[in-house]
Amino acid sequence: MDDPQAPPPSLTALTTYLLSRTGKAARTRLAARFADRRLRLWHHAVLAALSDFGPHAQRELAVRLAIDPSDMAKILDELAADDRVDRVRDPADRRRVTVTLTDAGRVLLGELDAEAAAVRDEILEPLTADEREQLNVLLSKVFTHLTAGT
Amino acid sequence: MDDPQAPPPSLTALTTYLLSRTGKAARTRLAARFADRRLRLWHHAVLAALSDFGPHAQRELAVRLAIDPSDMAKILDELAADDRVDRVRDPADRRRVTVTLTDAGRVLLGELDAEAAAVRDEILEPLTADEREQLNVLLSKVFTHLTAGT
DNA sequence: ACCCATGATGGGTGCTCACCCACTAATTTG
DNA sequence: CAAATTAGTGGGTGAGCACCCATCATGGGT
Repeated sequence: MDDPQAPPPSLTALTTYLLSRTGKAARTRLAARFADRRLRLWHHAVLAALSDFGPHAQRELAVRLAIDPSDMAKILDELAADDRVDRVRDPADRRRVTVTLTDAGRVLLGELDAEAAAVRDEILEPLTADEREQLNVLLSKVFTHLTAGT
Repeated sequence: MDDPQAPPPSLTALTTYLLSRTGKAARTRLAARFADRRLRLWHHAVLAALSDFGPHAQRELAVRLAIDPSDMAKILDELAADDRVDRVRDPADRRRVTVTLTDAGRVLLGELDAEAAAVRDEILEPLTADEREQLNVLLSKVFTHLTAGT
């Protein structure tokens, strides 16, 4: 039982570490799947935001997702290159660009959601359905508290 | 109620995303605190491993923490520079280096543990004591399943 | 003694990520 | 109408991370 691979128990006792490590595993696995499609996690987030909230001014998308406006521009470049989103100048304020989800974007979003669900099933495999639900509830509380800010 | 900062609900419904985001928050906050001491997360992990398992051959430390041996050498350089660890050649096998935690190292470990606990309290603030315990149990299951490998 | 394997180390690479600044075009303010 | 502000864009930077290889000293096997 002298497992040379065992992590230090004093670390795994810290929820901070468990969160960090399991979160990283989730992130890494999902990112790997997305990378097969030459996409990153932000692409998914952007598509999801457009689907949930409808067309957005580009700037507001960046604010909502807490991402740098210049990075947002790059992500939209990539999505637009595959016709996943439309970018049109707002005629009322020609500085602004309104971003809209295309049908192809909706299809892609569905596929990415499925990937995320698959990763969830991988990672949460040792948990029962009840436990998965518990975990989701607990993490939701934590997450909304985080985004609400201190 | 039109919170322009609200994240897409279709994402927060995915446990994968909650894990990833909360884990990242935990990691980032802890890393920021460590950075104030010019340390990174690995330094904590190394100190914890030495405390939990006692003196280690350097190579075995690397295996245990699943880190590249050459990176381990650099981390130990930094810890040794502040006398947090002792590195002595094993007289029986003079290729090996035995790494030992010093008293100063133990002190530092205590401080880093306290930082981790503080971050935990920040992040888990919205949860009751019972819920925190639940979360820890659930994450432990997930984590051991992850490290055990499929 | 010789050859090969092993432990430690230094150096370097490629990637992601989160920033930050400069610039242009368009709009609002005074 | 001039000046300040805002939206989007392109470019670059620095940190962290996970690698990988070459080298050197040592030890073990035959």
